[in-house]
Amino acid sequence: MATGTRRERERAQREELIVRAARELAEAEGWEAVTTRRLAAEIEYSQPVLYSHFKGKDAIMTAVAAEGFGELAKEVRAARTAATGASEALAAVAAAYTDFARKRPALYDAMFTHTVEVQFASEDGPAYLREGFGELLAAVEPLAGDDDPGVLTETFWASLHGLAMLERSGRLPAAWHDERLGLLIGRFAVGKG
Amino acid sequence: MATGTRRERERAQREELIVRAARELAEAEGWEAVTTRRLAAEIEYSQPVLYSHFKGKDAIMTAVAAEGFGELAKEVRAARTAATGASEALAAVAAAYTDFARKRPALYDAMFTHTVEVQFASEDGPAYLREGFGELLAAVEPLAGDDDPGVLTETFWASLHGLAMLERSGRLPAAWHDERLGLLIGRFAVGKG
DNA sequence: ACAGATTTCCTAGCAGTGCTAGAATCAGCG
DNA sequence: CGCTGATTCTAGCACTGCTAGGAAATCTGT
Repeated sequence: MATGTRRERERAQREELIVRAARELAEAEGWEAVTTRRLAAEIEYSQPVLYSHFKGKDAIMTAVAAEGFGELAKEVRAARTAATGASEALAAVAAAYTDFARKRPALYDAMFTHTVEVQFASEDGPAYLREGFGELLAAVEPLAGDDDPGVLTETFWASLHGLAMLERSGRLPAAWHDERLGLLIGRFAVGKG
Repeated sequence: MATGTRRERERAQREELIVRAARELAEAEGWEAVTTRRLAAEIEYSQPVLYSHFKGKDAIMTAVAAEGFGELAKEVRAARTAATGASEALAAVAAAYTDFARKRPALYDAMFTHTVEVQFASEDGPAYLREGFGELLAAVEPLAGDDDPGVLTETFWASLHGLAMLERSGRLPAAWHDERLGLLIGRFAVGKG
């Protein structure tokens, strides 16, 4: 790293500072506290500086979301590789995923609730998105049997996402989280493998 | 109906007008178009009139969400009672649920994405929420086997919700919707019943 | 080291938001 | 009709994301 002129390096450094400040502010006080004025004050620059790096506030949130996807993929991967059997790996992955959503609500919000512009799914999504999906796929595939592993992974992912969202909003009491996860794993790890 | 004085009846009528206007505007142009000024212009009153009926914009969205929960429950019920077997009922319910979310995105947003204040889950939620959950429960229970029907229903609901959200945001291509639903039903309707 | 060109940065402001105080208007009643 | 009280509107506040234009700092060539 450290390519380009000194100014270019300083710019890149400040861009990271913006993303880090936005993330920390969101995690500390929620995204509603992340205003451009507040964020500018936090990095000790004026508002227009933000716009010299990002097209708008959404772009900053997207950058935070990208960080989040990378970390989520890493945690899911760690959980998967640490587990032994196929079912155990699926359970570990599911627990890691929902834990991530629960412990980093602001980050998860940036990834799924707020930023809509990120298009991925099929083949042409950003790398960090394919990475996360690939981790889930690696855990689901051994248990897919005759079913399409990709579509099954999408379905499993949707279940995890739904659980995370409903529990986070308080619509499902968090107390029964483990039971729900257990039932879900039971349904997705039946028979095969 | 038609209780109280004439003025009270007119007030109630105007309150319904507000909710209807907010909903129609949201469904036509999205919730970002529903501003208090725009909504006031739509009902041909000034902004403070809105606040004489509702505590704030969130309260109006909550009222719209309440309507949505009622209609969702009705559609799920219709799908469930029209189906014959237990697995078929579950599939019909799942299709009805995701269809609702797809065809009424603004309404579904009001119900789940925006309004956070609605607490329900366990026992003390509003009636219209328990109604919808009850419909899902009625479809899931026959297939629960030894598992807790309530918790299993919550899990199934979360899966449907996750599918609806990810497909709506374009993160999962809508083209494979039916396949995902099929896989989900297959996992939740195994063996038992 | 200094003048000029260039890039970087900030001040000030715009149009819009949700929401509200106080003035104006309207309804009901003696 | 005139008064009282409820109802409604005008005007404004504090805030948002975002941006034009001038000020300030930096780099360049002599």
